[in-house]
Amino acid sequence: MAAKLTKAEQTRRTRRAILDRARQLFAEQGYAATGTEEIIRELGITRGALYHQFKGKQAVFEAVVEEAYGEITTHIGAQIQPLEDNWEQLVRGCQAFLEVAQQEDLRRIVFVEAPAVLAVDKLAEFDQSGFGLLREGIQLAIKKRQLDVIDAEGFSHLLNGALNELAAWVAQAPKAERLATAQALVKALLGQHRHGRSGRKQ
Amino acid sequence: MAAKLTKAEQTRRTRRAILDRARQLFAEQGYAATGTEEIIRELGITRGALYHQFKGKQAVFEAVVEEAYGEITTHIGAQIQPLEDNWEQLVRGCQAFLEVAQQEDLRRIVFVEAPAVLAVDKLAEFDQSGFGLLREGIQLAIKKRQLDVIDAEGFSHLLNGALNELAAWVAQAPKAERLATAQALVKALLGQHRHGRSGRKQ
DNA sequence: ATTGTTAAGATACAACCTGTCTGTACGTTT
DNA sequence: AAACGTACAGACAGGTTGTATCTTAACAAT
Repeated sequence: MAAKLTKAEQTRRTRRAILDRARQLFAEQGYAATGTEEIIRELGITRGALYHQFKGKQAVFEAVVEEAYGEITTHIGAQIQPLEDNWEQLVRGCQAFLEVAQQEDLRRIVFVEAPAVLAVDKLAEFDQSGFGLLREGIQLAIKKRQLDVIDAEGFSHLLNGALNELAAWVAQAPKAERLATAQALVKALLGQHRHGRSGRKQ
Repeated sequence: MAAKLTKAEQTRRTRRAILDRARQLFAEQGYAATGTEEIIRELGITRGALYHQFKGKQAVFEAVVEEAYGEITTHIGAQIQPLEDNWEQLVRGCQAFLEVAQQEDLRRIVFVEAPAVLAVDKLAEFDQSGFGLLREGIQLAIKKRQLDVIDAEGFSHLLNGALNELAAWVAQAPKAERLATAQALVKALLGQHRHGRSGRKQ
């Protein structure tokens, strides 16, 4: 069994197995509490294979983080893609983030572990995909005179931080109730800042 | 030299020296990259002393975090204490947080390292002092019909997250300009949610 | 098919770090 | 002053990361 594997395929399987298991353990126990030995245990390989495929433990983590970021942006992208109105895209994008961030492992790895483990520049590199999307949405809304805020960059960070914290709050007690509340709060936040808004309910 | 020290004084000095140095190193390099050996080096003591005064490396970190939290709440408390109007206290409290969070070491230890190192319940224990203050301010404002939000708890988290992220953003390029912008953004955020508000400038 | 080459992975090892254990000296108590 | 407890030093054990060396199997070229 398992004979006649092409080299490329062999590498693919090994990397996938390591990434899957590492992601699970990093999410459950955190980066520091997870040993490289523990990652490969029950995978039928040794640490030698891990160190052949990755530069080290941190490289494994970086690859996991990259995939996690990818899943987040993919989910959001799929949700806003069918929408035509950019304002709807902004609101829906934020709400979609709150949904996808309900995955415990994603949240822990990306928003708890990654900031502490990765260097700032490495983190910023990944964050371009997620935060960048939000910033562009806001800048466009400002340009189209839909949004009225003092500072585009600052407001992007404000909203980004609010979303992260709300996601963690919702996940604390995973009821559909809280998710709906958080989504409504974000919608209200954006609505309150609409240019010519008059009432609190938009 | 250094003769005739009471035991209590000896303990006090040792703990203080360890906490000061540990705080510096944790802030500069992070928790994981800082060894217990490195902490005591140049303090004139050995790791034995550290392990006598603290249960372990993590206990040192927890003590550092506790002090850091204390400084934050102390600063905020001092800023809002003279104010009489609770709404002013809320706004000023948020702005005061943005000011005190400009201290790089405070921010890194409390908002980057602590969430990854400490267990959730331990972190929540500390956060009661900081986040609790914010929550109470918001609840009071709601009760007094000054604030109009869908959910008190949720809005508290929204604002808390926004503040944390804004603090990090301001610190990225430490100009007084950004600080003022961030403070104005938070003031606007709260203002937009005022009950009977009419315009964007309050 | 054979042979040389390259890459995947195994095994062993060195450096490091945390935490514990035992011993010692000094402050404290009676 | 004697007994006791506390602050600290020094040595040691266990575990973890990363590296270096060796083996095996896939791939390329003839």
